[in-house]
Amino acid sequence: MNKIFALVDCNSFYCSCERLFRPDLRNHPVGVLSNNDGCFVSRTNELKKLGVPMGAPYFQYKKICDKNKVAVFSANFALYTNISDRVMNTLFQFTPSLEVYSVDEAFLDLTGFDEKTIVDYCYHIKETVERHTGIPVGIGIGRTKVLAKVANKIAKKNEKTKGVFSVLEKEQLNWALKNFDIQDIWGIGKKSAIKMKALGIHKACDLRDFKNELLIQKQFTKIGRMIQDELREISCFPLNNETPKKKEIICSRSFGAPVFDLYSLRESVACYASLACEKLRKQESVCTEIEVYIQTNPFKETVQYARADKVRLSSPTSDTRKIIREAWTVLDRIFINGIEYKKAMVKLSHIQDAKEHQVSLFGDNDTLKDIALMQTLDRINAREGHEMVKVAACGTNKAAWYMKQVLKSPRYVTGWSEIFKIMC
DNA sequence: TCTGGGGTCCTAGGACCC
DNA sequence: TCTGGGGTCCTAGGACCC
Repeated sequence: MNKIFALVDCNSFYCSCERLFRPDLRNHPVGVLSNNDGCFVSRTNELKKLGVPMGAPYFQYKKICDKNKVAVFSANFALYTNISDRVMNTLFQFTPSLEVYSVDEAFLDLTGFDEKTIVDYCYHIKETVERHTGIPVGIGIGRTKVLAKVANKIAKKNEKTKGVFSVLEKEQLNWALKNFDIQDIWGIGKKSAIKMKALGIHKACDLRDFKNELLIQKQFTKIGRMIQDELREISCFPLNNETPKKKEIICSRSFGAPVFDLYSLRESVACYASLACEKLRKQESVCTEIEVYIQTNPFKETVQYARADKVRLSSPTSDTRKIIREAWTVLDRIFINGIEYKKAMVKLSHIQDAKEHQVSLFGDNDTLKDIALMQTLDRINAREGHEMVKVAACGTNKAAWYMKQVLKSPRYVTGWSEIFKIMC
């Protein structure tokens, strides 16, 4: 049977979340910044029209923003995750064959639905999501995931579509692929686009019709070949119903202020390790490899230094205390005195299932007591609030290195003290 | 003054084994 | 001049995504 995929994508997702609680910002330019209020990571159409590019540093565009009264927010990920869950739950009402692809995107398998009415059905999905959550979405429909992505992009860009576009019909498909730039195809990045253009492939249809498949495979790996087939309506990327466990967990942050001393670096590494461990335990896993990375500010004209190193554990663990201890020994190895550091990272890898992992004969295995302690810690923090209880190594006060978030909106839906108030 | 964070997959090439 | 060969596993690095 011919497959049918729909890609539902939230419009300017982070900005739309901020607008939910600020109806006064409708039709008003809104932007959301990355950690440390560094770069724009989400922009509404009004902001895009002002010429602020994706990923642009805020300080370079602050004047334009001030002049045009742009509402600029620090990222509030707790809010976005919460709203994302609501959107996904609404979508689940339409089909159980759903893949949550990212915080603001989901693929729906609509195979078997009546093709004549499918566009109307997707308008219905769109309206329902908007009514239930307040988040505007665009929907693209195609026989493969790559084609659904193409259709989605057209739905969002082209106002005539009113947010839904299908390339199931040959005519629309050919029109779309003829006008779709190669670098905009899902999975074709900057480097590949340059190489493709050298082969005379400029539009999506050029790749679809390119006869030398072997060359595509050789230059763009098997993924490139699969993308070519997907453009030919041959589905190569199946829908992944269940969310797989992470194979590596990274916690990495730039500092709010430069860091020189080992003591502060240790504190930050302890904090990042704690966060990573929390995620590790949440997916009921343990790990045996810990990597630590530190780096100076590449934009600053000072001595540059970046170094990573790792340690392999003899027995798997998810115990925050053990992992901090190991991370610190790595940090001590790579730390050089007298340098201005800007960023640190902790990465947990070689992740295994907590229940099925091999117990080490000689290693320092987690005891039942250790496991119970970590579970208690997670339970208290889940109930009483994030970091209510933490390892002392993380420090007690918000130190200077802690990231800056000056423009953060209140925790409308995740903190009782900041809940949305209606004045009468 | 101020420039993000967190993932996945693929391939080439080295190490190692018989 | 010729210097074994084939297989597996692992890792680093590149490319890509949101």
